[in-house]
Amino acid sequence: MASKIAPLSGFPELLPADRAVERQVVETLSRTFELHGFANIETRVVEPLDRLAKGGEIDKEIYVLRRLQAGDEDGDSGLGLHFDLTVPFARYVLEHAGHLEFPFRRFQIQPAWRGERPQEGRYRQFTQADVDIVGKDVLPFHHDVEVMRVMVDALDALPIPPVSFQFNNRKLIQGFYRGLGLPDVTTAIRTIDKLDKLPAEQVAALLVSDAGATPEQAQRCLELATIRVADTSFVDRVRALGVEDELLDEGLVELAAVVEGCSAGDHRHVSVEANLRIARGLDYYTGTVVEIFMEGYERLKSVGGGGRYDALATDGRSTYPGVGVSFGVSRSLIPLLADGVLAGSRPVPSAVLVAVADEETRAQSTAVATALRARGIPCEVAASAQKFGKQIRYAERRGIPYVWFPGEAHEVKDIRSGDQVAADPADWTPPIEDLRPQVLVKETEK
RNA sequence: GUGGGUAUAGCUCAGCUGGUAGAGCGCUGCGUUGUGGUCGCAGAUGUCGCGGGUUCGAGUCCCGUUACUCACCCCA
Repeated sequence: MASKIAPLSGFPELLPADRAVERQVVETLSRTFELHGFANIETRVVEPLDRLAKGGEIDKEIYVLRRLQAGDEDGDSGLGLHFDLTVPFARYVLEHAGHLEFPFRRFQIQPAWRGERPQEGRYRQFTQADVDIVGKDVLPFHHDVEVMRVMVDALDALPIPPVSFQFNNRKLIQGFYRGLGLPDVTTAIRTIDKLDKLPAEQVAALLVSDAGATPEQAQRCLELATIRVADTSFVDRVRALGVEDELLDEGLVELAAVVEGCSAGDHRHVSVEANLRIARGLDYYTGTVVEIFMEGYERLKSVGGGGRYDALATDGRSTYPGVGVSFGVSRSLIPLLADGVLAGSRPVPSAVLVAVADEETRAQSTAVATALRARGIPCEVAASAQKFGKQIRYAERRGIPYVWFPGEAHEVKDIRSGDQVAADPADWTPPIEDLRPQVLVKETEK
């Protein structure tokens, strides 16, 4: 069956069993966000290009929308597909500010598009889950802790490998650099961000050449950046570096609060650290910043991130500060599915295949299915009245665990064990784990 | 955007210094004629990515092209 159909690079599609896993992940995330009182919204997929290009994000390889029937003279529509969920959200807040209550808490799980070269964990169309809180003119700091904590809980509930939240704070870095007397704080932050790619000496040299630091100042910057602890002991270690600054103090207090707030309580597989070299390239962050990493998948870089931005949006009269964090659903899930770490237990929702003895009695089989469905048991009726062996095979191929044989005395067979028992369509129920497709997790703990 | 690799059956892949296409898995049927999975036997399937060139002859060599893929860059 030679066909010209070929996969489109960067636009992944999942088979039904994998899609079931993705749907469950999205559902689990949604449930956690809602437990914390976040409302769901969905924004349109396009934004005006000038809005998308705002804030130095033009490098995001925006897909432009064009009408096929538009003449050459008409130019483009001036619309582009959004490359993240933050820009549309900022616009949404401005557009609907009059109808929203602030602080406004929302989550959003939608695809986004970027025209970059695809790679493992990097796609041209990908789904991400964002959770943010936005205030009007003011947004108390405790919301930083709150929103980060929501994502900690949300990822802890997912059937994925352990994840690590690495926090830092822009005020801490900026205050430290300022207190140190660095002339170009912004460049210094960008330079320090390169620490995971370049050796420390080279970063130090760049700090001197690009950010105007003295060799001593560069050394202090590196010392700050190497601090990484799972508790609040970083406060003393930073103080020991001997830099005095008001903003630095503020950053230390905030970071300590975030680390404490997110570590509190029991988590199955989420760990929390203060990592003082996390900067995040984007310059709109003003306080808390976070990057999320997944164990065994460090090659993907961060699977999520976010932070505090004091001016998510402005309408001239008010500014809307926000704090939020996003999780790359496609970025993390697709590699996990490809590696078989996660798998769907079956490609169909049906828990039961109701066999058909012959076409004359199909109505009886349909009645059984109706009775099962009435009690919430997903099932389907056999497509044709083949030999029972064929019908069992049909179920087996689809991973349907039970085959129902209608008759004077109904019987249901668990085709995995071969056990067959008498059953009543009015009250037989499969074990809860067989009711819906499950997410299977490969147990390969090192 | 830059650089490498790959393209053959539904899937994974083999096919030597050119001689007219194969394996495993899967699929269909039968053994077992209304209870599958194991086993045995039988069977079906390809514009060898596309276009051109060299040659008596190209899956194989050359050129081009497209797609996929990996790395760099960057990010969810």
